Amino acid sequence: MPYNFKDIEIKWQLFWDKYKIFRAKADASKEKYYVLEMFPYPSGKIHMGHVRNYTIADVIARFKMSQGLNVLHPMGYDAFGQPAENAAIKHNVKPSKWTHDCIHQMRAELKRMGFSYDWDRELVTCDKKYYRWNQWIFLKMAERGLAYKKASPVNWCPSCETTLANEEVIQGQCWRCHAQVTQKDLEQWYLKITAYNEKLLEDLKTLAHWPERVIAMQENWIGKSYGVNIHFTVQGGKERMTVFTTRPDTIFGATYVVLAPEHPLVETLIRGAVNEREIRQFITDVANESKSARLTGGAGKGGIFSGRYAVNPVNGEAIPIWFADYVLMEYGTGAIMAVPTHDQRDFLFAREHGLKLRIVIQDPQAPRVNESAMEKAYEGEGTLVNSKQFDGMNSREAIRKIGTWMEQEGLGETAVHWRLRDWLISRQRYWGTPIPFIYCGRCGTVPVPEKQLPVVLPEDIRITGEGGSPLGQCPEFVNVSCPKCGGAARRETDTMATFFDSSWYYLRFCSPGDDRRVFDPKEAAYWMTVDQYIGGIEHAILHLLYSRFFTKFLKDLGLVDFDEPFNRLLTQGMVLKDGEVMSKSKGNTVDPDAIVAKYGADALRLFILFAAPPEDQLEWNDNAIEGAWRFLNRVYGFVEDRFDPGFKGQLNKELFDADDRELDRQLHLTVKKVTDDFKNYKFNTAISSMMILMNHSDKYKTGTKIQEPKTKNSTVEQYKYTTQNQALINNFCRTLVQLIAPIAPHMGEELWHEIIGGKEESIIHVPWPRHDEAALQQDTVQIIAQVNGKLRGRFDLPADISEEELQKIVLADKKIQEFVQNKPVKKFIYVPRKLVNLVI
RNA sequence: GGGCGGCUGGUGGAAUUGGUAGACACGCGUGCCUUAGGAGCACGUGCCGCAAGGCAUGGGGGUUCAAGUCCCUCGCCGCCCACCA
Repeated sequence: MPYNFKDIEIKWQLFWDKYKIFRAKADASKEKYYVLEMFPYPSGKIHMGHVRNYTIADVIARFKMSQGLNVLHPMGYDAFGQPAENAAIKHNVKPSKWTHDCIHQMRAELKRMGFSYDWDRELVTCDKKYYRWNQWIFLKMAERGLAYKKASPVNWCPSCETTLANEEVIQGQCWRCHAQVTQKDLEQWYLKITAYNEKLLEDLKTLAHWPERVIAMQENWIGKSYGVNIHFTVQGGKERMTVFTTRPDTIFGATYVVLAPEHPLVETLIRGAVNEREIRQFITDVANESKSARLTGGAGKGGIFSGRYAVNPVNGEAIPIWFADYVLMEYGTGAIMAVPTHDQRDFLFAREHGLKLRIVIQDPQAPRVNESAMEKAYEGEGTLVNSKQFDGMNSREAIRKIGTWMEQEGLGETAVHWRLRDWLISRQRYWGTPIPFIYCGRCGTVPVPEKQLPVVLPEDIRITGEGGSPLGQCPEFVNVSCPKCGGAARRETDTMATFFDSSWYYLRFCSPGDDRRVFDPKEAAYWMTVDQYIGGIEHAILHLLYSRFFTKFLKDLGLVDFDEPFNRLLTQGMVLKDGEVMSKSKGNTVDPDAIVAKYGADALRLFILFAAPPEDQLEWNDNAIEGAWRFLNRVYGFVEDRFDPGFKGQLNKELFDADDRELDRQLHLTVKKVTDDFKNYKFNTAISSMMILMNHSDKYKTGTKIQEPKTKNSTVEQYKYTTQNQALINNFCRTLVQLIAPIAPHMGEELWHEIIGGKEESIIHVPWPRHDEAALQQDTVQIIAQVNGKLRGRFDLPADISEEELQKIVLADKKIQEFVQNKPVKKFIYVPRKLVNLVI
């Protein structure tokens, strides 16, 4: 009879809740293990991506529990954010109600999956008990100058009507709604993540258990580049402009200078120029151009000559100063020296505008060419030419030598530039943590005193989606008295980007109920760092970079004593259907809850782990889920049919016959394989080895066959076992159930309790089985015989056969002789217990 | 343009790290059982070939007794970043 997953799964979910099986308690005498998955945004229903993420984490958590570790495995909700506001506008409900309804539904679905969470630690970031500590951290950052306000052009999403951090702009588009991002001048709050750029980069090297590509992405994002700041003076003027270059070896080939249209020197340079109006028009045009067009290169190579010249400090040459859209004010110094022969962008620009070229690096692989014959810039290494005293030097050496030479001569100085910008944190949205600052006409920008925290987000508010920040239209919120002078003042109405909330939640999980401090340092000292963090690759930069930054800051505050929050990182692959990522917009989603209703959570968990290794993409397959379900039934049926709870005899391996020994050997092989695979997160092969074990169990038909199956509808042939057979089978069942329990926990508990007979003990606390090395030994082994590397025969031989004997047997074989054809055997290669190769 | 992966049957994927390529599963086929099967069981299933055997891990080359695995080269696909100076 198929196992009744409906009743069984609910039964054990209630059991886990009732006895708080997964409650974690710090205990210095026990080794801890912290497993964490990236907590979800509560959108209501969980999707297959969640199921995959959390199933992987859950198997790890349960496996570690069974290995006797003190496991912390919490769950919470990243509950602030824009979808709640959009829902509020659309359905006219309060964001808090909408969010809590979603959480309610999600929690129920998570529980139906049987995940081993310590629900007592559940946290919700839109709870004031949580976000007051956002505000507290913000104030601490402000105290140290790490949170500050400045006016600057910012990324603006016209559709979301809010500012965006650089990390949230993906190819010129809003990460959430994909609208084209524009630039806007605003006074906004920033977090000085750049104060940690060196540490953020350096410590990546310590993250030995992070995927390489995440490290690479962060490295690129932080973007440290070494170069030289070179000073150019304006001919006939006192002004000096500094350019940054990573290629000082090409300085003699600089034939013009380009400033970004926003460069501060532009105004001085063009005042009184003949074509001043034309230039101003160009600058206005560029300013109106969307940033995305400039960033994606779609804007072409527009530019205009300033009418002025700069002096190249290394040779005194006067070279024209241009303004062009391909130079960005945000990077470097907002000015470049252009070397069209050795930079493709400069090359295109020079060709378009008829500017001079001069080759200064000779490509060693190519003949000398004339500048006019060049078809594209040569950006590789080579030998310096047209570079005075540096002629003949290798460009790699010249990069160093010219840099130091310029420094000595006072022409420039070696410099480091970073791509990483400070983190724009203010959002003109309602559903987020209020920024705890007050503006007073007399005292200026005043922090909300710590004891007045939290600044509570008013929940009774109307959200229309029109007319700017909703909090600004709530006088009870805005109008306050200044904490310093007591006079009338206004609250900051911007809220924090929600990435702030998720940058430290893993610490809060260590002591979620603490209302006196951000987290209990003692608890954090015990549980942190997170031993295994699991989530999607989409957070490779945003969330993971911010979390690393917060950890470093909290260390400087003295609250933690480690530099990095996440020891191991696993980025699980996406779930696809019909070759495409499952998504609502594509309409190719499969609802996990519907699958659970049809096949049970255990079958879903098994399928999702079996179908692909955790980091690979996973193709959903409606048929294969049936296969998972069949396998579970097979295990269930086997234990039901063959385990004898009344049997009390002891296992005595000395009484084993060959069949017994083989089954016992297979069992121990599987224990070894599953244990290794769990350690290495190779769940797919762990499951396949259990399937192989079940295939072997079918062949174990020892004892006397009896007519009646033990259970109705069972098709398993029944055998009456001898004492030894039953002892082996009982042991087999016990071990099998333990091995499968992390993956199919409900069935695991059910069968375990049948085995142990009604005790209120979770299988999770039963020590993980160990394999017996002696049981793995085989009397005979199969040895492969090759002739000239091709497979020509197989021999079942005693495991301890000598090489001479083996050679005799193989050479005597008829089939081998056919292939040898009496030719002399030049070489006899023997790989012990595996193969022989005759080279003739 | 830069970075990181990947390319193995009809499909998802295995392969002890240089040693039987295709484990395990899905699908498909044949048979049994059944009133019935979208249940269960048994057997088969890389390609060519009646067979012996040959050919096969994106293409080509190399190292080796032996290559999916190592080296060279070419091609294709995916993801991330990108007028970053």
